[in-house]
Amino acid sequence: MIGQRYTKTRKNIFKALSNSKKPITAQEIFNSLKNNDEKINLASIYRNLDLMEKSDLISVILFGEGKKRFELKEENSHHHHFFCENCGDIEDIKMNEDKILANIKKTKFLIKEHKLEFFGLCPDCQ
Amino acid sequence: MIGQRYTKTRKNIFKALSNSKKPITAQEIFNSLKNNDEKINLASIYRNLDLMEKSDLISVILFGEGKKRFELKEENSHHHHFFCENCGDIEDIKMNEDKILANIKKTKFLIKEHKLEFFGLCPDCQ
DNA sequence: AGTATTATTGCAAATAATTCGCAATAAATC
DNA sequence: GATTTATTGCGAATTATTTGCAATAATACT
Repeated sequence: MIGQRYTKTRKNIFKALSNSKKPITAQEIFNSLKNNDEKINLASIYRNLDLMEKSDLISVILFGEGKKRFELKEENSHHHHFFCENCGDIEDIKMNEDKILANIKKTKFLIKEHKLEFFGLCPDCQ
Repeated sequence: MIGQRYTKTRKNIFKALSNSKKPITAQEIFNSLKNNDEKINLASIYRNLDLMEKSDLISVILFGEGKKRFELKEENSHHHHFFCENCGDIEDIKMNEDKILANIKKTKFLIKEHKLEFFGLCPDCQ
C-alpha cells in the first residue's frame, strides 16, 4: 500500500488513474473527481502522487508541456509513448527493448528505469 | 539563424550553451552570464530558447526535476542521457538505435523526434 | 463499541518556472 | 546618419507544484 492508510482520497485517485486510458495530470485527476462530486483537494492529489511514485505504483511521463502526467504501473505493462506535437494525442508504444537494455547494462551506471518518448504527428494530423 | 537578428543576447546564450558539457536550465544560463557581468534578462533567455528550439538548434531534456534543460544540437551528436537520481549527475549515452527506429517506423505515426532517458545511480552513488 | 494515536486531509499561502504586455533599445536597411 | 521593426528589459501575471498547520478520520488499543 501507499503510506499506511487506505483512505477515500487514495481510492479515488487510484480510480481516476485506472479509468484513464492515457497518462493524466494532477489537475485532470482533480477535475475528474470533482465531476463525480467527490470532495478532494489538489494538494492531497500531489502528495499522494508523490507517495505512489516513491512506492513504484505509478510512472511519471514528461512531454515538455510544463506539467507532469501520471499512469498506473501494472504487471507486464511496460511501454513507451507517442505524443502528437499538433493535437497532443498520446498513444502507447510497445517494443522489444533487448538491444537498448543490453547496451546500457554494459555501462558503469546502475539503471533503475528508462523513459523513451516519441514525438511527431498522429495519423489525423499528418 | 534564429529569428532574424544576431544580437548580443543570442551570442551570449549560444556561448553559455557551448561552454556547458551538460544540458543546462534557463536559470543556469542566466547565472553563468551574470557571472561574466553580462547584462541579460531571464525572460529574454526563455524567448530565445523557444526560438532556438523551434529552429531545431537545441534540444529540450526532461528529467522530471520540474524544469527544462537545454543543449545544443550539433552534427552527429545525437545521444541520450543518464540522470543520477541521487546526485543529479548527467552523462551522455550513445547507442545504436537501428532497432528502436526500425520498429517505430512501421507504425502509423510520423516520428520527428524521440527522447530516451535513463535513471538510476552513477558510479559514485552506488 | 469507545477512546487514543497519528497519518492524512483541506485550506490558504508560498515557491518556482515560465510567460506576457509594453515601452525602450539596438540590429539591419536605406 | 536616419528609419524601420525585431528584440530586449522590466515588472507583473500565470501555472504547476509545495508547504505549514490545525482539523479530520483511519487504525490500534482497551
